[in-house]
Amino acid sequence: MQLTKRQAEIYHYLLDNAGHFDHPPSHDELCQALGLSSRGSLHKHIQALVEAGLVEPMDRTHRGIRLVDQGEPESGIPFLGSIAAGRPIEAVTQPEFMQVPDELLGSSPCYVLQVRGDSMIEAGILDGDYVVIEQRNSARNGEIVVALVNNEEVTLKRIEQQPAQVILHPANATMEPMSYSPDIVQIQGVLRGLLRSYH
Amino acid sequence: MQLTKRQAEIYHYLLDNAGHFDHPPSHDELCQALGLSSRGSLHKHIQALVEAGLVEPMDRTHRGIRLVDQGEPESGIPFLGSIAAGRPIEAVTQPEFMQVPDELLGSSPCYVLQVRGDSMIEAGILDGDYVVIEQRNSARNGEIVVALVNNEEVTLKRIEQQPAQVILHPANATMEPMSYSPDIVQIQGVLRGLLRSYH
DNA sequence: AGAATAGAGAACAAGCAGAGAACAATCAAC
DNA sequence: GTTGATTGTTCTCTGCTTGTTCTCTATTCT
Repeated sequence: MQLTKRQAEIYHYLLDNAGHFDHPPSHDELCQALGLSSRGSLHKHIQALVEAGLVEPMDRTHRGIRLVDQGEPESGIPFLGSIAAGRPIEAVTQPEFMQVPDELLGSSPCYVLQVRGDSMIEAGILDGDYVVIEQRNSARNGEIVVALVNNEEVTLKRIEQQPAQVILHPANATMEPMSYSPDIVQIQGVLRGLLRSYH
Repeated sequence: MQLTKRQAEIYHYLLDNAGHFDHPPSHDELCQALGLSSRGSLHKHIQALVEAGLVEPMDRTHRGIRLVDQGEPESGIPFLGSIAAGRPIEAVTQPEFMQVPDELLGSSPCYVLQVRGDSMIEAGILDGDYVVIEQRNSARNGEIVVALVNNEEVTLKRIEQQPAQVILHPANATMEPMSYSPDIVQIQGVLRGLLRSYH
């Protein structure tokens, strides 16, 4: 639906003064603010905005004119926190969103973690790098995965799955591969991409 | 369909001032802006532009003169080609655009190159990685730069600038730093970010 | 001369914007 | 509860804007 000039004008006024009113303004208050002297006229405009999905329709209980949460389409994928070998994921309180090239995304949902530590340094994954993880609970041997071990510690390693054991290989000559029983290793995702900032 | 001189003139005016109007201008407003005093005259021209497919026709609901969507504006930064130590940049014929997180961008314009070769492997830059380069012609010592040497070969190296010479350090134990006279080394950009795909 | 282009201006219909009246539901105070 | 004010809604009426169509005139080019 297209807005008329006046409708757009009123909508922008509402946007600009959203925080200006402590309570959602009534038709009368808005009329006064906009220089109108007829509620009926304003009502037509507001109705148009409601139909355009820009203003919340009123029911019996909730009065006053309030904008709909425009919830700008969060583009990008969530940055969830940091991962350090041998510790749980340290989640950020407020998930931020990062713009990531399509080339790094998989078909399943993805998220971003920041790597802490040097356990994968020989694979070109450095301390502070951001890794794009595709949410999956299985992996092929040789893939780099986010693995949950013993339901408590999370780590980023190259995986080797054998019938009787799962081996997690670091990429760091100073560290040893770790071997576990398959039932205590849970794959949480597979490495799909990497981002690094040199700032 | 061929535009007449005046029609093209009006079309270009619309293009130039597309962002200038907050709302699609009416015939009257355009007349005023163009120095016409008759809506009817302008209407003929607009009608011609509509038939040429350059301006959206109006229906009952949508008023004002608006241009047809001329394709979404390219977002992201350009991917220009690949860089291999000791060779000119191999440019892609058609620059593609990559969506890159803001965190990796600098203040100056940026572009993306794909790295060929292992000369920076110990800095965690692998064959096939994409690097985000900020366009600059100077750098601080220790930064990783795109350097043009002898006006013919381009390379990605860590730079060390001394009064009498410029040394380009690879990050690969099997390769040697190269030393040049400052006047034959031209900095084309500085490494700001890195992207890697594991697909 | 004839055609194409450009503009001015009149006239008309549809849509837009506002005023104001009237009505019902809600809320606040007595 | 009753009353009165506030608020959302619907309706009609009026003036203005806007898109559209017409006719008429001037200029340019072939």
